[in-house]
Amino acid sequence: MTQGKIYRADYSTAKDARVHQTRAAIRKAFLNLLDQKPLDQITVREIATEAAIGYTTFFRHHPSKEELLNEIAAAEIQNLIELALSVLGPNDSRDASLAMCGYVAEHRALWSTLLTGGAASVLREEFVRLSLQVAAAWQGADETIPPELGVILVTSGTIELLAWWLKQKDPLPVEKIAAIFDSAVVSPIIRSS
Amino acid sequence: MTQGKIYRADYSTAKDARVHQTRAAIRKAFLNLLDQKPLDQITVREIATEAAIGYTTFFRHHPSKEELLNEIAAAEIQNLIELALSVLGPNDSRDASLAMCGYVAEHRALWSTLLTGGAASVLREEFVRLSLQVAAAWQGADETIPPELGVILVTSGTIELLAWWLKQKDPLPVEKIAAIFDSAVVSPIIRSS
DNA sequence: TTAATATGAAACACATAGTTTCATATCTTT
DNA sequence: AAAGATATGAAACTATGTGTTTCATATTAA
Repeated sequence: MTQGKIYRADYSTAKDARVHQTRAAIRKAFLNLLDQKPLDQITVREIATEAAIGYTTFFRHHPSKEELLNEIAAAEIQNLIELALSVLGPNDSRDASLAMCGYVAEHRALWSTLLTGGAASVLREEFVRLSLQVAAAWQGADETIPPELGVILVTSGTIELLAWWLKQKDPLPVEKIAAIFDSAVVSPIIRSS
Repeated sequence: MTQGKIYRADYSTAKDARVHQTRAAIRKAFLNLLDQKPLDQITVREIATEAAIGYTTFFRHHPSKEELLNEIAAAEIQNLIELALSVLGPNDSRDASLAMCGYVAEHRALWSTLLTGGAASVLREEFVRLSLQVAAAWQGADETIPPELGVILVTSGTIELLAWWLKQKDPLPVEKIAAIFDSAVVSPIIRSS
């Protein structure tokens, strides 16, 4: 008996080759469009056309383009946040700074889209939100700066610095930007006098 | 001869009492709604209802809610940017820091809505954009930090710090936040070693 | 080969933006 | 105070985007 197809199933763990093909096409088309214009100027119909799939099919896989963006960005953001917030730890922050900038450099294409493309403002909010959760218990070395404000300043400074860096035609080398990151963003917060 | 009323006239300089009444009602209703939720969750119909005016009338005065927000914020942003960027000048940055924080404190209600309400992300972009224009020619004291990046970091740090400050139930006194602003946001950029 | 199912397409319901038209109320001007 | 100018409100309309349902078809896994 041919089961009546459910409109919104959970395809995320499917083994069907069609599912993978469709999801990959959507993801590729979406990132492609995000390179060109802001999220709110992209329609689901546009994504579907670009991906060469049916309009309906998009909703079978994702509730909305906003959810899709979150899904795509979530894992990447999590990785970067952990690296970014490790600069708040007890070790030498210069090592952590270099590690973080290096990570972004290795995933330059994706991060460039996420940070400097149409997803930037959405991503920033998600980034700050997650950072605050992760670093909720952090205590700043400088007693004059409230911990929560410290996390906010480090996070937003990190994002702005990376976005600027990725946008350059002829970007500074990793070591250089890592040094600036450490001296201009990290050290003022975690070291003081 | 009763002129055929133009759909979109320039009412911004009108002397008619009805125009002022309408524009004031729209502005008040809009700021009120921005206090409650993000810009993209506010509909023009909602603004019109809240302002107790006709839906059509909104468009007679403003092309869109986005334009309205820009109009409302433009003058305020300009003021704050001049104060914020004067910290980059030759004088003692601590004086400028205090002046800027004081200005925001004096206009707390409006700035609280603009920075911490639903307009935040839109405002931030506008803020950075204007700052870059104003400070295009600024030269950082620290040669290792590119001037444009310096402006970006100071600007975004300023916005984040102010937004956090205005959001607090029991905010730090102006002198305290101005000191943090100077030491954590301004000095790391304009003074280095 | 067969049964399950993901897809595409069409038709739909609904929300919002934005415009046009016209009658009415309110304003400014004399 | 009267008269002409004009801003407003309301209704009807176009256009666009979201999200859903239904069903035939193609693809897949078994």
